[in-house]
Amino acid sequence: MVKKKGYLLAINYIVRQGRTYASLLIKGKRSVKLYYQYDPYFLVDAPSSEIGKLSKIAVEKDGRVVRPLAIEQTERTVNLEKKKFLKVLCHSPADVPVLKHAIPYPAFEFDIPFAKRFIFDFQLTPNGLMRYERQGRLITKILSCEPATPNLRALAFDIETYNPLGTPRPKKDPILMISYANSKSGVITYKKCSNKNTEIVANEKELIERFCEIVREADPDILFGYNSGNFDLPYLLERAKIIGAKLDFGKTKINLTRKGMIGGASLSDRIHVDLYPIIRLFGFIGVLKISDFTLDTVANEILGRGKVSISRENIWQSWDSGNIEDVVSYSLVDAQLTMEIGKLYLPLELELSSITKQQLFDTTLSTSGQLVENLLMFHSVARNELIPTKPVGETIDERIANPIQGAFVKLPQPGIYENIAVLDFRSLYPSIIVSFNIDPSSLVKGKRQAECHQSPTGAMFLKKPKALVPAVLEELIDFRAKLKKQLKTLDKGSGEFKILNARVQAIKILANSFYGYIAYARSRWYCRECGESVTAWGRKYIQETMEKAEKAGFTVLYGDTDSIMLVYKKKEDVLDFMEKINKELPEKMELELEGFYPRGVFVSKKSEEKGAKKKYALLGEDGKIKIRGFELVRRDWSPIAKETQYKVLEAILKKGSEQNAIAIVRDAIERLRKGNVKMEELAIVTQLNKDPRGGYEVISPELAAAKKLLARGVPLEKGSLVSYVIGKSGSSISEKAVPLEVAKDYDADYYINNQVLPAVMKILKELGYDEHQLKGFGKQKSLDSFFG
DNA sequence: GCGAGCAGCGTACCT
DNA sequence: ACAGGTACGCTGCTCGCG
Repeated sequence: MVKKKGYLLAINYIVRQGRTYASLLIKGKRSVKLYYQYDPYFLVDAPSSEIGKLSKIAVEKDGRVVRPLAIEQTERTVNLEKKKFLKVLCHSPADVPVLKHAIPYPAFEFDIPFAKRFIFDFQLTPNGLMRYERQGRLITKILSCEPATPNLRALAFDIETYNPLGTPRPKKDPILMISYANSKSGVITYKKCSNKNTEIVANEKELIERFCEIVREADPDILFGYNSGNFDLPYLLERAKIIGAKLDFGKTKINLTRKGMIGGASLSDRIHVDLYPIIRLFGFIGVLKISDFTLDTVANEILGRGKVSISRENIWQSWDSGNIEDVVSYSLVDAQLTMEIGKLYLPLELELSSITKQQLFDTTLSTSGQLVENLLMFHSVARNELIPTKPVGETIDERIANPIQGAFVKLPQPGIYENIAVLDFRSLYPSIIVSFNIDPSSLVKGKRQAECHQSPTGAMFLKKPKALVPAVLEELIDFRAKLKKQLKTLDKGSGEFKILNARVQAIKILANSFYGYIAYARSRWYCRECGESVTAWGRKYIQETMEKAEKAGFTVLYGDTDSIMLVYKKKEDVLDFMEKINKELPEKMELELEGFYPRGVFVSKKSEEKGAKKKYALLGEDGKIKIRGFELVRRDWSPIAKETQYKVLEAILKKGSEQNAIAIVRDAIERLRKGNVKMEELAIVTQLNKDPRGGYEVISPELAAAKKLLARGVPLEKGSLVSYVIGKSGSSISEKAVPLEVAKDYDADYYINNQVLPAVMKILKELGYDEHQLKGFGKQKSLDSFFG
């Protein structure tokens, strides 16, 4: 028996002689795979008198007989009360669903994958430092596993493939080169090439095998890729199989599996970290604002530098022509950028992983809902509370069909204003959940009012004991506050700061996802009354604060969910007001100053006199303009319209010059009329959220353009982005929509009347060119003659 | 048969 | 496949008119 320690990098399982073993990838001086015997199980709500009968259950499944390994008594807390269950221990994880169906009692905790169950039951922290006792390859005792920051080696890679049809077909199109990057980077290929850092091998088979050799030599803990779970790794696997290459990344044979909704691929003795999913998640929750998620765009946005620009479609032509120098440098830069993005995002992924108690690989493929779910499951086990079952079928449909009322948005009065203060509630929903102990288990009926918080909907939440959701959330918020304090002591720009900052960001993402998870139709902890109460309290606080601001003499311009914009005379008044409000708020809640803005503009809706919500521009004290909702922040408007709108906003907010603004519009119209606007400036980018080969009810312009691309053999599917220009030929806009790649001309009238003018008129209106005056210039048609 | 008006689809945004 | 609230363009239908 030897006492050991090492970082717990990954958990899987194997079944040997009818018993299940957790397989743990542990990094000490070197990485080892060790095993721990642990039986999978699930719970049933049956009396203990049934143990004998249930033990004898035997069901045939795929030619073998499945029996319980053993049945034990156990106890869990359900809605604050202790309840007895039977624990059905199984020979293998695969037996769990079989026995669950065979036992005629309500079953629980049968939908938790073995590796997760193992982490929960032993309260392990993935990537943490584990102390254990071992005997050969068997772990005999797990002593502890606490959060830690392992120093992990990484290697990034990227493959380029032959692609005469645009999208490569793994059955036919070979891999042409593989690039890699860590401290040292290079490209392997099998055609002559003069670039340095290029290694020439004989053929595709040697290419794959040489790459594996490089991976084994570098011996990374982590293999970084970009969309590698969906593309590079499955492609490598398939090509290796077809041409008979040995795909061997390490000590054990490669083990590629696809998992989950998000395509992924896992390795058996290294951690594959595909960076694409986290980037998409950041896009989805609005942390990253980019037009598309190609490595190019992402690198440009977050690293501030792009890569050699060649078009992917032409890789095969370069290959055929024998001039592969450009493709080789492109490929190398891809691997290097992937490495850079990996360095930037690994601390965040590691933090998400150790906080939500999911192994790193699972974390990279998790949606924010899964992160919260896993975190709650872990703490549910810690509190010995029964983990609720995932909903299915009609339960989900019913929840979706009955949405919960959301936030309050104030209708703004259109106009140009000076001296605007923006205040917002810090983490409004999380602070409400914590302040009022909002949780399915603390929701009670008929309790005495003194023991409860009563929400504006009438729902009652016990003040004590502190329930799972608020307890976990509070811990998260407090931990984040602690890290933020540490952050202030560090030098911005230092490596330490960047890592800590990423950790702070990770926790924020998590904390902000809790409300969404409670109100999520597929949530284990879904609770309609809880969700309704959170938003109702939110509406109450924002509306009351607005009323108090009005009473204090401010003009409240606008507010959305947790923010309030008001016009002030003295900054001091704003600070006094905030202080007064904060004294009245519950302890966990706080109204913060977001900033002061010298000038701002709110516009009216397109077809009504009323103000438009979620659309405004504020000029900051630093001269920066904060723009929300306008066409210019939308990717489905043409650059010419967006640029013109920006310049008009700038002219008005910064210079206060309407003459200047008019001149800008006039100039844009003139350029459009003369026909010397580049196609790129006219491109409208739209994402297809359904399959373009069916599934749509009406033929929209983007769909028409997509169909034209499909006809040319360009592969498009659900999720693809289509860039198109409105051309001259055709009657409807859809008929006129031509893919950017083939667009030759454009409809100047369309761009003037349907793009540039609508975008700028709503702003010019606020300069006194109001509806009535505009009518003096005639209808839409002659508007451009006024400008022209 | 035709244009106006409108509902519904679809997308992208805000917090 | 975390929530709901919102604006708005375009298609394709209905309806009244001639």
